[in-house]
Amino acid sequence: MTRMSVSERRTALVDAALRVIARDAVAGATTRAIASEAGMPQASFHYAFESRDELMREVVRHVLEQEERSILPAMAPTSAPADMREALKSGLEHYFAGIAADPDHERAMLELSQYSQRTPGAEHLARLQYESYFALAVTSLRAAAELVDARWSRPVEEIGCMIVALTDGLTSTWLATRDDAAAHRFIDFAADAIARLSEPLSPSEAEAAAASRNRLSTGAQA
Amino acid sequence: MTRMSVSERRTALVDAALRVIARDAVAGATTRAIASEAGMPQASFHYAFESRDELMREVVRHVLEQEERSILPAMAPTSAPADMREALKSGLEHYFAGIAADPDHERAMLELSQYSQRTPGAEHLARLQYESYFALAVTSLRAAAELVDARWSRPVEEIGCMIVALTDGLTSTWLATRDDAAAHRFIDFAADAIARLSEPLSPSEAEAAAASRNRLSTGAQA
DNA sequence: GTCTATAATGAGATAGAC
DNA sequence: GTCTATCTCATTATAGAC
Repeated sequence: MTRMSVSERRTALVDAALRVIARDAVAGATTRAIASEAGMPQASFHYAFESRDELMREVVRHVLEQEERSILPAMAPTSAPADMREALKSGLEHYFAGIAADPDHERAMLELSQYSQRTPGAEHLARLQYESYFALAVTSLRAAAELVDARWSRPVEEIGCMIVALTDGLTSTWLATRDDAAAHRFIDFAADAIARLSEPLSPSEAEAAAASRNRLSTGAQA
Repeated sequence: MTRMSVSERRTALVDAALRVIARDAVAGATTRAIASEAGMPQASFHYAFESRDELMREVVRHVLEQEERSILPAMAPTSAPADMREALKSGLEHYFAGIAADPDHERAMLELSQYSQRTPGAEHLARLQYESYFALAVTSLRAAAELVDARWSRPVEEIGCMIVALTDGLTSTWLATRDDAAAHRFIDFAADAIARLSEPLSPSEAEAAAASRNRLSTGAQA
């Protein structure tokens, strides 16, 4: 491997580490295994990273960015949903399709989360991971309310916490059982239960909201 | 440590392993650390167990038994609940109190579950763990229905899956955030949502159910 | 039967040739 | 700058004294 900047090397090693963790768990992600996966000698590892711990922190940070970039658009509705229940259901189905498409990757995320929680000096990363999920959930909930002309009957932050817990339960249960039918039933159930925490806007309110949105987007364009 | 049967040694090591895993994670549960925690020299470890892997399998098995014995009675209502919503809420609060009382223990359980899922030859233990949770949930749901004179409007097995996913999400979210208020809100929400999947028996049905119960218990005594 | 002492392995990290 | 060869340390497991 001639000519490779340190930062290129770092991202190559982070990517390789993710693949190794997905395949062999965190315990199997030795510097040797990671370097070999990245196609470089083990010694090059320490040329790019101070220590294995520094790499792991970088892996978690990388994963956070990646998730924020990939999950947010995934939550966007493919077609205009009829009501809140449908909007939530399609969002959750989309999320589930993502984890079902690459279960090993998702298990790696769960393991990294546990790793952060148990590694002294990395606890803040675990918090960050949850805060990122939470922010994502809140954004999605606000978007859904706007999309189907509804309001949340409780603080949207509270409902965001619940979305996080629901998706977390869905994920870890499915990873353990691989029971697709149960997952879809749970999504139905969750969408229904969360939708009950919203109420449709009255026609006049909906009109006002639409007008306000127009004003805002016009203003943004000007 | 003079005079200690092999089976005593095994249970002592399994107990010690659980403490070490709760404190230092699965990765920190070396044979040395476990033996030291059990107050015996490291060599005694291999006098009781073939290998570290054999111990870990035994730990998971032990945990399954322990959970079944401790969670089932914990789900029993402390006082007669007014309706299904209250019954579920008190059951879930009881469950949550259990994990909040010993978070490290619960984290150890989660880690063991992941360990089983990723260790070749131990996948069946991961399945067992979930099946045990599931069976527990179904039993609790049946008991709750009897207690408050209600019927489940969907197969109780389907609802059992959902209880497992809900408690799982509750657990891992709380372990990551330690947000008690959010946990209680989630319990409220979950109890409400699940209770909607039940309907009260009519007075005549309730009477018939009570009579049937009496017949059964009399029959059991005879 | 029990424990001290040690072998064997594999880990993270580094020195030094190129 | 890069990689080969090596160091040091901690691990599992065992041999052998008591």
